[in-house]
Amino acid sequence: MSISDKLSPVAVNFTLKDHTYDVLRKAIIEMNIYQPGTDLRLDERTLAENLAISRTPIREALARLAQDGLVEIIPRKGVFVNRKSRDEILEMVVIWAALESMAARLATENASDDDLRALRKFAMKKSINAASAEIEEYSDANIKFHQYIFDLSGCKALGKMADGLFAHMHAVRRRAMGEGDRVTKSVGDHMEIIDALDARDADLASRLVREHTMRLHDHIHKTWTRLENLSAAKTETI
Amino acid sequence: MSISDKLSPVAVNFTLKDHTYDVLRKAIIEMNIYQPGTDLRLDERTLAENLAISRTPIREALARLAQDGLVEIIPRKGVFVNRKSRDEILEMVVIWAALESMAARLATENASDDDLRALRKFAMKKSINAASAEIEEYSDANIKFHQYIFDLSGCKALGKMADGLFAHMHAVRRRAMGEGDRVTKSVGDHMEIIDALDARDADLASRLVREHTMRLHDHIHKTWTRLENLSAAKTETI
DNA sequence: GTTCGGTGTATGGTATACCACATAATGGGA
DNA sequence: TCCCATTATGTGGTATACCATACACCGAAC
Repeated sequence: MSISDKLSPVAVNFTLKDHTYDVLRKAIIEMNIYQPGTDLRLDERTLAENLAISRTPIREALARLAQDGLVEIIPRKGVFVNRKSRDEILEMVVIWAALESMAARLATENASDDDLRALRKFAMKKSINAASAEIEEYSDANIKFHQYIFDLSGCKALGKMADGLFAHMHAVRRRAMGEGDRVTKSVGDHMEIIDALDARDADLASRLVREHTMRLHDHIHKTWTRLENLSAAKTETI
Repeated sequence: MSISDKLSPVAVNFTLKDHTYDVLRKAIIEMNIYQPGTDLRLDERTLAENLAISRTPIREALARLAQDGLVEIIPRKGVFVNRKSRDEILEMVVIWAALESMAARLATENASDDDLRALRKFAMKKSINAASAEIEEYSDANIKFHQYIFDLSGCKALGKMADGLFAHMHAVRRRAMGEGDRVTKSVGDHMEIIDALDARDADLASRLVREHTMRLHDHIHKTWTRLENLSAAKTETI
């Protein structure tokens, strides 16, 4: 075996703008943008300095983030992380419900018995975390459960689209998870969903998934009023 | 009235990159990219020359189009209009079905009686075009009908997301419309959907819309095999 | 003290020069 | 004649300089 065989084509097609996009996206998703006082401003020149690159790739990355709706670029004003209003969050949850219920419907046709067994096993395991009240860990597992359903649908684009929403929903789900007895209810819902998938009942699985997500919708609708005020401070554009 | 009152803030915040984005997007949507022999290549420098601007705003516009999935940027190779494969189109139709069926469900709650009367009136009027076999005109009206449902849902984000798909679906819907007796079937479907909305039957409306769109899905699945070959010529990335 | 205008500074927008890589064209040697 | 190395050219990627606007600050006039 020659040395060249060991040189896998990793990092071929690597570009700074793509890397910058990934870095910024991850940073935005992981930062708690709903915390009051958080600096939502992104300065091109500061970023360029911190990342030790020029502004050009940063600007292209920002343009893509703006397309995702993660940031808002206001000419000659600045680039700001897009803090979603409660209503915008609610609409995203609706879309999520639409996509995932379709995914569940498709999964009743496309998932193998083995797939469903693996899903059930995963759900059982994660319910342990729920019992021990490790919210953080359970929250991650919970998100993974939903992604699982998208995977089983066999429709990659569905999962991809949900991923886009996920960027916005990440902080939301975490926050909502800790409120009330949503965790225990959630576990029950998931089991019912798996049962419906097992039974290959497309209508039922679809309905259960939709209702499950719409309960998150209703929860946010009822309990989150503070967000509205926070986002009201967003700079107005003409 | 002073002169200043006449100076509306139009074109404030106008940027070349946004304009370029709009222009390119429109051009891509309207060109028949599935026609064999069509040049799918976009050259930054040529575009810059034609639009009489520098490459910078063009590059940012292209970055956004790539995010939309409309073009593919291959480093040091070129920028290419993203000709979707049949399977990719099928997945988009699935997503469309998911979104619109949710829109119909919401519309049963949020649309007023007046809204539905207007929708019915619109559908009746457009069926005339269908009868006179003005395919082009009917196709546009057909698309408008579906957008109407999104509007009535009251969930703006749903419509916006569908708009994104619309960019890819435009050529597809047009082509499919002319095949078989899909036009007359389509008119019947639409009337049934309106009836369900009138009856405020969320489950029925949702189901009818989904089945209607999934019929397009099945139609494409059965009859479109040629596309697969066309897109096979797409340049491979590592 | 208040107001209005000028000026400085920071920001994103744009133009342009150059770079690295991919590919095609070329030409010389086997 | 064919093959392979070399060179030329074209592409997107990147860095940088400069521009236009928004905004804050400050000082002079009232």
